[in-house]
Amino acid sequence: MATPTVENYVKQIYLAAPDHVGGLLPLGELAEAVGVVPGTATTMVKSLADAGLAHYQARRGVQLTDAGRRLALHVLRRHRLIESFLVGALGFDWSEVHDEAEELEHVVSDKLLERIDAFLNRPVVDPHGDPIPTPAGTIAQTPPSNLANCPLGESMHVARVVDQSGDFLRFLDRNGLIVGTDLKVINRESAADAVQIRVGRNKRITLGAASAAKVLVAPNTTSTPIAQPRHARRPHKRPKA
Amino acid sequence: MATPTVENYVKQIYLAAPDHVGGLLPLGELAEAVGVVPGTATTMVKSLADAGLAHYQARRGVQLTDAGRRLALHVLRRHRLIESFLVGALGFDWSEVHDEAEELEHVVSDKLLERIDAFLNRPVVDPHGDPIPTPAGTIAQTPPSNLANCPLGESMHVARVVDQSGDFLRFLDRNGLIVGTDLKVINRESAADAVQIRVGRNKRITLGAASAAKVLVAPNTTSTPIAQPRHARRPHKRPKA
DNA sequence: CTTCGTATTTTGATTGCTCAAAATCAGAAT
DNA sequence: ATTCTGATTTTGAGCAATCAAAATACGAAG
Repeated sequence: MATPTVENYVKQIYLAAPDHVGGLLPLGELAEAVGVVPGTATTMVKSLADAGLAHYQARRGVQLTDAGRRLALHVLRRHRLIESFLVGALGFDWSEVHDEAEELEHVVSDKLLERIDAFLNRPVVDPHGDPIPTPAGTIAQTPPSNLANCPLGESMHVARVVDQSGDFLRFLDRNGLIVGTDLKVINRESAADAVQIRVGRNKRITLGAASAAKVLVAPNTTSTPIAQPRHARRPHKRPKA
Repeated sequence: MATPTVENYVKQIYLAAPDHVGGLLPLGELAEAVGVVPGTATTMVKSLADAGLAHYQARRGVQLTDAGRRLALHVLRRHRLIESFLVGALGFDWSEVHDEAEELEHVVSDKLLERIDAFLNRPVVDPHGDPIPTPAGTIAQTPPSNLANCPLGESMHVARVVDQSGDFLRFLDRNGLIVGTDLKVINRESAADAVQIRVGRNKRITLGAASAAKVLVAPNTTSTPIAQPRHARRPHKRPKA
C-alpha cells in the first residue's frame, strides 16, 4: 500500500506535468509543490522509481509510469469525490473543502468511495469543475479556453476553476461566478493586463489576466443548453455589496 | 498536534482502563490492544508521559492524565460520530463501520465533525449504543446490567453492544438483536454456560455467557417507552432462515 | 531465602520521511 | 574554452515508530 506521502508526490507530479514539454517535471518544482526542500524530493523520487511509479532522469526530471498515473488518478478521484460530497451532502462551501479533502483522500476505502459516488449520483465533475477520474482511470480533458484567451463577445459559461485558494474562490463567489455561470468576455486590455467580462444582464467585472486564465470556459452551443455538472447544487451566498 | 499513533495509544488506554482496579493498565495489555510488541508500548508510553498525556509507573502500568483523557474522549467522539454518519447517512451496516471509522477518526476536522453532528441531529449514542462524548469531554455512563447478569423475566431492551467484531454483530443482526430491541431473559444455565432469551412474541435465542455479557441492557420502565437512540435508523436486513 | 517463570524494560537496528549544508553539474555568458 | 550561476544531488543527521532479542525485576513456589 502506498503511504499518504507517496500518494501526494504522485498526485503532484500528475498535476504539474502538463505544464512541461516532454512531461518531464524538474525536481525543484516538485519539491515546491509538495512543500519540501529539493533534496527531499530527489530522495523520494528515487524511491518512487524503485517502486515502479515514476521514471527518473537525474538532473532532467521525473515522469509517471503507467502505474504511477493510475495511482495518481485514483487519488484524484478520491479527492474530487470527497469535495463533491462535502459540498453536496454536508453544505460546505466550495472555498473550504480543499484542505479537508487533502486529508481524507488518503484514508477513504473503496467501499466508502463507492457509496459516496452512488449518493451523489455519479457526478462527472467536482464543485470546481475539475473532472472526476473514473474507477477505471480515465479522465475527461480540460476545456482549452479560459477567460484570458477565449473569443470576445461570445456567450460562454464557466466550466472549471483551476485554483483551490479559498480567497480566490470566495472572490468568484462574491461576484456570482460559479461553475455553470453564463458570461461574455467584453474586452481585453493587454497593456493593462486586464480582462472585462459581463455576467448575466448587466453585471461587469474586471479581472487581472493571471486570474482570468484560471477560469476555464466553454462555449454555449445554442443547440444544447449549458452542460450543468450533475452533482447537487445549493444556492450560493450572495454578496453583501 | 497528536499523531494518529498517539491518538490510538491514548484511546486504547482509555478503553481498557475500566477493567483494572486503580486504573493502572499493564503495558503488556496495552501492547496487545494496540497491536505492537511489549517493548514498543513501553517506549511509546514514556513519550506519552513526557507529553503530559499519561502517568507511567515502571513495571506497574499506565494511566491517563486529564489531558490524556480529554484527548481520548475527543478521538472517541470522532470515531462514534463517524460510525453514526456512515450508518445514518450512507446506508452502511453497523457491522462494517468500525474499521472505516478507525481510519477516519484521525483526519476529520472539527468543522467537518460539527457538520456531521448537526446532520445527524446531535445523536447521543452510536449504532452500537456506545455513548458519544460531548465536545466538552463528558460521556454518559455504561448501563450496569447485561444479558449475563440482569434479572430474569423482566422486560428489557438492548442498550449497547460492546464488541465491534463484524461476525458477532452480524450474528446479532441475523437474530433481530439490534440496539433498541425488546427482550426478556428467560433462563440461565450456569453449568452449561448458556443464557436463554426471548425476543418479541415467540422468538427464542440461546447465547453463551461470554457473548451474553457483551449485550448491555436496560429495564423497560413502563411509565416511559423505550429510550430509542436519536440517530436515524434504517430497517435491518431480516435473516434468511 | 533462593529459585523460577513471566511480565517488563532495555538495547541495538531498521524504515520512512525530513532538513541543512556541502558538493556537483549543466547551460549561459563572456 | 573558461567561468559563473542556479538547479540538483549528495552527505550526514534527526525524529517517530517499530521489531527482535537480551537483560532485568517481581511475585509465587518451593
